[in-house]
Amino acid sequence: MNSFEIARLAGVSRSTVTRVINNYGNVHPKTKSKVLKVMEEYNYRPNATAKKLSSKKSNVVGLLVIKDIDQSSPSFLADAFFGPMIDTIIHSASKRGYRIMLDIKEENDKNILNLFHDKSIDAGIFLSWSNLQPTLHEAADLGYHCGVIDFDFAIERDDSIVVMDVSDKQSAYKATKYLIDLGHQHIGFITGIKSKRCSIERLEGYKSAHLESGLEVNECDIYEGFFNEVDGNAAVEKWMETGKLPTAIFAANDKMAIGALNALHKKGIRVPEDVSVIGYDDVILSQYTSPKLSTMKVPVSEMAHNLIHTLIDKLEGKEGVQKRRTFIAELVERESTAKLRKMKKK
Amino acid sequence: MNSFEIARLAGVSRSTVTRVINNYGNVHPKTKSKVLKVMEEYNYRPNATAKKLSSKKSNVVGLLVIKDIDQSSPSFLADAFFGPMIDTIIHSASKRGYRIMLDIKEENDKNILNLFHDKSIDAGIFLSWSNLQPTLHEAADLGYHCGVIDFDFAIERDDSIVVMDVSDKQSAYKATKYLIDLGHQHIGFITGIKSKRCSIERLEGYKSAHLESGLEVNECDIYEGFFNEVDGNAAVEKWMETGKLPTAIFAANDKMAIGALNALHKKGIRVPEDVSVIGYDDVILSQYTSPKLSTMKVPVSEMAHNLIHTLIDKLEGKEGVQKRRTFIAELVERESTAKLRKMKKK
DNA sequence: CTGAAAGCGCTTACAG
DNA sequence: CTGAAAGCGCTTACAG
Repeated sequence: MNSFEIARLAGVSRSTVTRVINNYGNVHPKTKSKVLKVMEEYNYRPNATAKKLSSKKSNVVGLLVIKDIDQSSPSFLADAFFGPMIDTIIHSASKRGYRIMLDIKEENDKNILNLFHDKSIDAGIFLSWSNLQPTLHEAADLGYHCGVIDFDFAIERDDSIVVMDVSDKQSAYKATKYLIDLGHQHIGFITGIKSKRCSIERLEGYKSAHLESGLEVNECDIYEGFFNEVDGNAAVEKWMETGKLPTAIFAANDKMAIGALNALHKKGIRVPEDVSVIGYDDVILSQYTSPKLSTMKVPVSEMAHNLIHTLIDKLEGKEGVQKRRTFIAELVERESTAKLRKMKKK
Repeated sequence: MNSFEIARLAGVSRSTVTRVINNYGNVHPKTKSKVLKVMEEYNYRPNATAKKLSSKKSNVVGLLVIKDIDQSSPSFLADAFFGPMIDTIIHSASKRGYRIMLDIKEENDKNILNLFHDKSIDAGIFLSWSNLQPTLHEAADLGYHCGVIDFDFAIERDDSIVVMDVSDKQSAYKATKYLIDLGHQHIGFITGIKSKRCSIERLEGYKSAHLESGLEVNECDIYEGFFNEVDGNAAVEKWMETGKLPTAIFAANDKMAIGALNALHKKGIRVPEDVSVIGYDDVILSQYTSPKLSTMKVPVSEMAHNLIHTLIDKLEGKEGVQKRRTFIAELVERESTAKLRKMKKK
């Protein structure tokens, strides 16, 4: 059953069937209902592939997950960020009549842009923790519509790429300010790898909150970790050894915060009574620690929603689309943070 | 740039270009290299859509995530099972030349099969926690190639559907047997909702291990939970109130095991010194609890790998494909289980 | 509001 | 081993 058959059965031309299928409007109501009836009766479904070929538009957006070769994370999709993002992207895209093609590649794979090259997709959203700058440039230069969620605040491109980013600086500022407002004056910061831009930004946020409140920043309160649990642990141990355990700890990600939580627990230090701990990311895990971890949540769904809509606007040629938007993480108060107690166990 | 142009530039016919593109073999080496050279030179990429239309094959497999309307899980993709499964599916499919189209729908959505209807996909894999029996039947009756990972052991279909399932009974048996072998004689079981087939199966496994070892099954050692943390907690509390805390606890999923872990921790009971705890699922969380949770891991990647390959075999018309395969969960020993101590704190 | 014709970019028999 | 022709199932101008 194809449009030709439908046309024949409805006594019209294929052009008219096309008009009905796509709701073009310039069809006489009677003709339209006649065609619709036949389509209904024969359970006709237009062939998506034929439509793509003739209309030169796939109505498919690629979701290009680029794996970091170093980081052997078991599954990218199970990632706290990417899961909800993909979910949102699919829903929002669907409402606009777009489908999603999912691809996973390693960062050095020569075929990353294949989906673009063979015209399988109209646009692509890149999901990755690695540096996509070169790939994005290449794609944009070829005229492909690209979008990214830039956690690293690293994409320096003109407006040919749609990018949603998070200001790590402002977010870290917000977290630190929150602890200061709780009365804490001695706040430890477990930073991420310093070579990463996001680490630098977060550190700046931590510092600027101190500065603004007239608090001194002490280098020994800053511990450099590698975004994993072990380093959260190590930070606490180091501070305890030197006898300079802060009354509040801000970790640059949840994993390190959880490591700190565990270390404190082992040492018999109560959270949040003795020490407050706040993380960053709002990984699912954070809801299951005891005490439940307070943290900074990146508004991933909102970002994903904006990204896909902007990208579709762009590829559909809509004018005056704002191609870049910056978000700030939200504070999620749970059980691991509390007001500073006056009487503190030494 | 299209195949016609390539043909012209290489001085051959389009048929020959097609032969080269698809590696059909019956092309003279010299002709082939000539064509390849031109394709290379002009950076030619065959249009996937045109290929699909003419070959009547999309080389796309749909990943149909069907959401349970009751269960408002934040993100299905972040699910401990679906994440790694999708990952594996994409990789395995890619090696076979297939792409993945991802769709998320609610279980009562009338458009669940749209991707099939409009010929966007050659086959579909359903991912869901809800009962897919009706949907699968409908799809199979329409001749669509379908595959499922059946955690519920509920799909009763002939071999028109490819299904990979897990024997909950054998897996639960294995977990229980493990505890018995550690010397435990008093093993509590936190079962899941009894209306779910998987719960019944797991309970049977628990019982059969007891039977086989000559141990009695005591109804008061069985607590019915709803697969969430709170119920794991409640189970422990109930057992403590009645003074009948087992020396080992087997929970029908990790969340309940974690709940039990937390409850024991609060009561000052040491794990695994006083009580052993084992879960089921091997959720990522389990690696982060303290002590780290021993659990039963469903071999999701292996299942996904088998599923996609079998499905592709089937749609490519390969003969003698085994369309159903049953897996057993693997024991993951971590820190929450240990040999029964003779001297037990009362 | 409607239709005839051409075209999208490939592949598929068929013939040689 | 190679080519000419027809076709996949739609949509797109164009004409009326």
